[in-house]
Amino acid sequence: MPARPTQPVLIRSTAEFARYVGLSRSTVSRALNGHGDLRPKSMERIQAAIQATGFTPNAHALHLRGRRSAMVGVCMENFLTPTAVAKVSALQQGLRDAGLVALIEVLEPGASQKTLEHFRSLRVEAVVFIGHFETAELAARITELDRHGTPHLVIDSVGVRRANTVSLDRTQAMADVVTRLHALGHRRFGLLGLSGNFQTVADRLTGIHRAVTELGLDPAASLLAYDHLHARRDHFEYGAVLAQEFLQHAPRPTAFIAVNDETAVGALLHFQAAGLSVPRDFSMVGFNNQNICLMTRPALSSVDQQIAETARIAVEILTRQIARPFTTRPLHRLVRPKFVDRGSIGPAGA
Amino acid sequence: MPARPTQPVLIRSTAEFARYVGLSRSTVSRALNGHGDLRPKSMERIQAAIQATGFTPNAHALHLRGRRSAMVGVCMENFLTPTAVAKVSALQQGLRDAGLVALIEVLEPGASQKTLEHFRSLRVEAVVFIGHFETAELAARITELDRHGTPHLVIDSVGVRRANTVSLDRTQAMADVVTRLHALGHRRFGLLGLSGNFQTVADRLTGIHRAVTELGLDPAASLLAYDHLHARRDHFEYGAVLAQEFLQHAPRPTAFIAVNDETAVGALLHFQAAGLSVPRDFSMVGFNNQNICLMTRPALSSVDQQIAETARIAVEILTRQIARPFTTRPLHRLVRPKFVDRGSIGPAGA
DNA sequence: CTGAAAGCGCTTACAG
DNA sequence: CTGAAAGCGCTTACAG
Repeated sequence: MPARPTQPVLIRSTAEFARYVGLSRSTVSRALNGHGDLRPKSMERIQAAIQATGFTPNAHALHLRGRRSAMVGVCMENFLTPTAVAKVSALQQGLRDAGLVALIEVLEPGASQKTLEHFRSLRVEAVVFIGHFETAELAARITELDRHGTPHLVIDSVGVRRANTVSLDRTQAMADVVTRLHALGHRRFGLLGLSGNFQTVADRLTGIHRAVTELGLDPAASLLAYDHLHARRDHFEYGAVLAQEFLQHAPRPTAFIAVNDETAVGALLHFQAAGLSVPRDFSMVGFNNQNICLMTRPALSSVDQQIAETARIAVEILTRQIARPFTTRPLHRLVRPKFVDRGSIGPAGA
Repeated sequence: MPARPTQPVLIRSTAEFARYVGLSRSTVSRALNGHGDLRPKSMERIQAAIQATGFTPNAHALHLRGRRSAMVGVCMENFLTPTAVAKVSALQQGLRDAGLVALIEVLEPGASQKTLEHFRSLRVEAVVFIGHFETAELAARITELDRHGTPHLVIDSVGVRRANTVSLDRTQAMADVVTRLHALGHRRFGLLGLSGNFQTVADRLTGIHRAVTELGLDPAASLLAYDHLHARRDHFEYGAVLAQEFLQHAPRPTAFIAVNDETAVGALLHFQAAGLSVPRDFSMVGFNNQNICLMTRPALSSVDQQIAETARIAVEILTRQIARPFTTRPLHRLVRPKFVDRGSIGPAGA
């Protein structure tokens, strides 16, 4: 009998549901899972009842009974940078396509153990880390995961050697940029905000030094770096402040490489406000290839992190590890970045 | 006995754990939950074993046994706008502080039912919607939630009248802006991209018209709106294209109100490139008060959505509803926006 | 102070 | 074709 539409029946369990359709729980369960042959009439009744009640079996009970949790814990440093958000978004999409649910949590420094315990209590099938984390803390979490046989993957942070990692090849990215600028005649490079303790920045500096050296230049003479205490590195002001320092330095570098797009845009605008012209008087390269690159004239050339590709690889690794945890560890995969030229670089001037 | 550190014991259930410490499951369970008095020595053994094994009770089993799921489903339109990301981030933080876990999912248009079913199968205690959704689809999902007695809350989308809502008072926001500009002597207002079918935009237009009328102006004469087909409204180009249209129109408005910060920045830069000066020749107001407001000179004045306040109210409503679902429906709460002046508005020129 | 038993919502052999 | 029984990992009366 169909439920009276005016007062819908609320069904909370297969037991209630079975009573509602007048069959046993076993039969209902088989119907729900497509096992065994039901009498067509029973099948119809069950279908109609699902429509009428909107009953959904309790996922927790299913999991207890042996169904995989189909959950992956995702630990984020924060939601503050567009790049981090793009990564988690692409990852969640990819996991969903693979039938996995991403549980996204921000990891509070010092409280990561609690979050990981929560993930473990939910019996997640793997854990992903996105962003910068304190190395010792991250290492401790990975040790715990290992002990419980839970696979992990670190995206774009390379501080922990034992960790399975997929990350942008930042060394290569910077070497590519330097080589390209060198081909345009640039010999003096200004580095904007490329310092600090992050492994990601260290990798980029390695790439720059290596390329400069291989091109036959003296790093000490050809590289000039300014940094500055600033609350946030992704503010335009930061770039402006650094640009001001370079304005006072002679001989000024002809090409600038910034820690990120915000800094590059801030510096570019500051240079323009000081009367310099891009790319006639200087070249500028950002990092991350964000929306704001389109904001300057000319638009900002930048390094794209290839986030879609990174997410694709991450999902592939995770699904493989869930099926059968890697025996050879750690796994390190590098993603080749892509330089996007929009006109803010050009031949070195006089 | 402590586990040998070289080969840690992997414990997956209270049964295994009880065997490991040599007590019954009941006793272990009581210890874990702080019920009943254990013999100090038993307690010690259990504590040590937890340290040694890192055992965490299965959350699914706990929930089956009656524990609340402590989960709230959060449906997002996407992760593409900084504002939406800021909202979900603040909400997740607030929910966490309230002991609730936010399950964040992007709702694919047309596939929202599947996601909601998933949330229901996990027995979430409430569902939140953040962003723009197709009205009929959202209404259908809310009907289903109602039927199952699951509370919901819609943040910042006001298309569905029956929905519980907390949203920015956009009407008031725009009335405030117009009034402020009017006080600076402006009588002709240019609207950049304020059109389309979104209820949020409609509310903003209502506020603008109401204020203009109350100030004794003729809306038809004082308001000039341009819009343009553009792939994405949060690109700077969009603002530049609109600004170009206004440049060709005489008499030109003296104050501009943009649909968002990106459009405002794009327009402001375009005007500046055309030789106009801010705020001498025109005033410009953005919306959302994002980071990019700091990118122009002068920096962009904008309307702040007061996201922290919105999240605070949302968490309060949700926790109250979870404790006891509202009997009076729908609930509508408005958040008062805040105008942030950074210098891109000034007295109307000649 | 501690353990055996029942039951939460499911599914899967196992009988009919 | 369908149902009764056992068991997944827990906790909570209920006995001792």
